[in-house]
Formats: sequence, C-alpha cells, structure tokens
Amino acid sequence: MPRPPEPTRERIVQAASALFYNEGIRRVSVDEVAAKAGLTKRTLYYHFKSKDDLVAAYLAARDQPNLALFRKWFAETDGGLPVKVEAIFKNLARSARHPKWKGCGFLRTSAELANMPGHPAIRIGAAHKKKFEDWLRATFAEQGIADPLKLARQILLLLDGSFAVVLLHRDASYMETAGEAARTLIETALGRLGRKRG
Amino acid sequence: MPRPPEPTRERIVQAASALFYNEGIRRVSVDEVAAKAGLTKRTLYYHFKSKDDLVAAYLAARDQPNLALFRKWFAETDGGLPVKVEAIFKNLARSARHPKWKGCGFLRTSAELANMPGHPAIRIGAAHKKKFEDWLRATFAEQGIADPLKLARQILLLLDGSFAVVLLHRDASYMETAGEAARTLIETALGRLGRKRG
DNA sequence: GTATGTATACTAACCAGTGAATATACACAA
DNA sequence: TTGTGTATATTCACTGGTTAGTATACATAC
Repeated sequence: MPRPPEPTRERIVQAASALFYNEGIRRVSVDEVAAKAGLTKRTLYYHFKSKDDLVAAYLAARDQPNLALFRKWFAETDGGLPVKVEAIFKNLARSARHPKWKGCGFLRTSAELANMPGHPAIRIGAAHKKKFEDWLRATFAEQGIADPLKLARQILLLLDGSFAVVLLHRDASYMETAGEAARTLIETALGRLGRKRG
Repeated sequence: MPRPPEPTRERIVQAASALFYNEGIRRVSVDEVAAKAGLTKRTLYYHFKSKDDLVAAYLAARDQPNLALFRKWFAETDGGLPVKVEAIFKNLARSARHPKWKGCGFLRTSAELANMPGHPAIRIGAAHKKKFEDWLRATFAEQGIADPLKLARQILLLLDGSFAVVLLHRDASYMETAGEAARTLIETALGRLGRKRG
C-alpha cells in the first residue's frame, strides 16, 4: 500500500490548525505544535522554514474547505437567491453555537498581525475573502443583478461583521440578523421591494 | 498651581494606547510602555495591578471618545435618517485611509484574546459595542421604526464588518459600500422602498 | 554511501512580575 | 523655623519562565 507522499507534514498542519485556531497564533509555541503532532521541534523545522511558514500553511489548509462549506449550504437549500444566501448565515449560526467556535481564523489572524501589512498570512486571508466575494458576484451576475459586485461586497461585510460581533458578544443570534439583512439587500437589488434609487 | 491629581497614570495610559493600538497587545511589552511613558516598569506596576489591568484602562479610555465621534458625525450631517447614518460610514472611511489606521481596537483585542471569554478587555469591548447599538436603537425608535433593535444590530454588523474587511483588504472603499447598505436597510425599514415582508 | 528524516541539547533573547531600597511631599509638633 | 513621621511615588536589579530557532549527531532507505 503506497503511503501518501508527506504524511508528516500533513500531521503537523493538522496539529497546528487545532492549536492556532483555538488558542491564537502567538499564544501557541512551536514546541506545543510539535508535541501535539507527536514529534520534536527540530523535525518540524525540517518541514517548515519558520513559524510564519507554518501559520501560512495553517491558513492555506482552511481556504478550500471553508468555501466548500458555504457553497454546500447554498446549493442544498431550496428557494430563491435571497433564501439561499440567508441559509449560509443560518448554518453559520448553528456552527457558532458550538462551544469550541472561535470565529473566523482568517480574520483573527489578520487582527493579530495588523501591524504587518505584507505578512503572508494576511495575503492568504485576503485571497480567501476575495474568493468568496468572487463567487457571490458571479452568482449574482447570473441572476441579472444590476451591480453584482456591490451586492457581493455588502454580503461579505455582513458575513465578516457577524464573525466579529458574535466573537465579541458570544451571541450567535446576530448571525441570523445578518442573514435577514442579507436577504433584504438581495431582495431590494432584485427589485422585489421597490424602485431604483436616484 | 494645583497639579492634576494623577498625571502619571494618564501618561501611562496614553503611551499604552499608542503602542497597543499600533502593535497589538501581545507584541508590546510592559517595559516598552514604561519607556514610552518616560518611567520604569516598576513605577508602572505601582499604578496598575497587571498588564491586563493596563489593557483594560487602554480600552476604557477609547470608549467615550469613539462614541462621541460617531454621534458628532451623525449630528452634523444634514438630511434624513438614512443619510445621517451613512455619513458615519463615510467619515469612518476617511479615517481608515490614514496610513496609521489599524482598525477597531476593541475588535482587534477581542480577536487576540478569543480564547479568554471572561477577560475584562472583552467585556469592555462588548459594552462599547452595546452602547453604540443602544444609541442607534433609541434613535430608530424615535423615528417610529417597527423593529428598531433589529435594524440597529444590522447597522452594527455592517460597521464591524467594514472594520474587519478594510483591515484585511486595506481598501477603505468597503466602508462606503457598508454605508450604502446601511442606507438601503434603513430606507427599507422606513417603508420608502416597499412593503412589509410576510 | 548518500539523501532523507529524526532526535538531543543548546543558545540567545524576551518578558511579566517582584524585593528592597529610596526619594518626595506634606502634616503636625517643638 | 526646624524636626519628625507617614503615605505617596519612584528606581535598580533581579527571578523564573518561555520561546524561536540551531549545531550536531544519529538513523534509515535505497
């Protein structure tokens, strides 16, 4: 049976993900990550150039699964565009009610590293959010919405706002409030609720 | 000439504010704060019980001025409710374009301390956001909006979302996009754009 | 015998908080 | 005016612990 090419590296990233997400980047030492992965720090430094490198790998590993989850929630909901987008927020609210939920790893990392604009972790986080925005924009464009980019950005703002507010208030119902706002904005853009603004 | 009662404490808080806001809580040592304030660490520990205590003082000092600024922007703008609220976002966008802007200190601190739910700094941040929400809710209630709390929460979500997104993308125009969304939501709630949802 | 991977043991720096001593201000008595 | 006690405010020097990263040697595979 052929083993996967880099199981060790994978195991390190998984250990790092659990610790970095739950405790924060700066609170977790490289030694702790190595211990959780079942090897020594020196071995970890054989696979990763630096702690920053490991942080980048942690975020990169979250990128695809996170987006896939949003797409899944969108796809498996029956209804029109407003309802499907609102479903993303409703499902997120369910996740956020788990005790171990700690917000969005990308946003928390960027907040922790706000003084390092060129840091790779921030670029990865920004790229992640842009992928989500792009997907929404394309979806809205397909539905003939007049300014799909603006609407996609507004939904992104509500999404990230709910991450921040729920993290601060420990009240997941804000996520559903954000979902209602998203639905209202989309319905308005679809022209169901009114006229064009002048 | 009677000196102010506690100039030293004030000076320490100002030094801490500049450093904590620009560099982050965990990146700044107590020694650095003391040096910036022009005294030794031991003196700082005479005035503050611990670093956490200093962090709490830093956030408490931001609370009132921040809210006052929002109220000022709201008050000095001519127009209806949607325009006045949108003005907050427009003014915030102007602030966010300054190179030294690093987002919302309350949100960044809470992101940094996401694993410590009972931490005083998080309670202070939550109280700050609640004051803003309360002020909006009262303002909306005066205008006869049907569900003023929900609308206030939606505006708060847009505000904090724009803090997060602008910090990540370094693109202050998102703040104006958030302002447009806020205006749309308020106009909808005022019934200018359509009917009540069922 | 060479490339890949792992471990032990170390360095050098950083950092929150403290012990012990000292300086300053001011109230009050002589 | 001078002396004395006390609370306030400040400093130097230190401890104990943590941490990113490394020098060196050892193992295993092919």
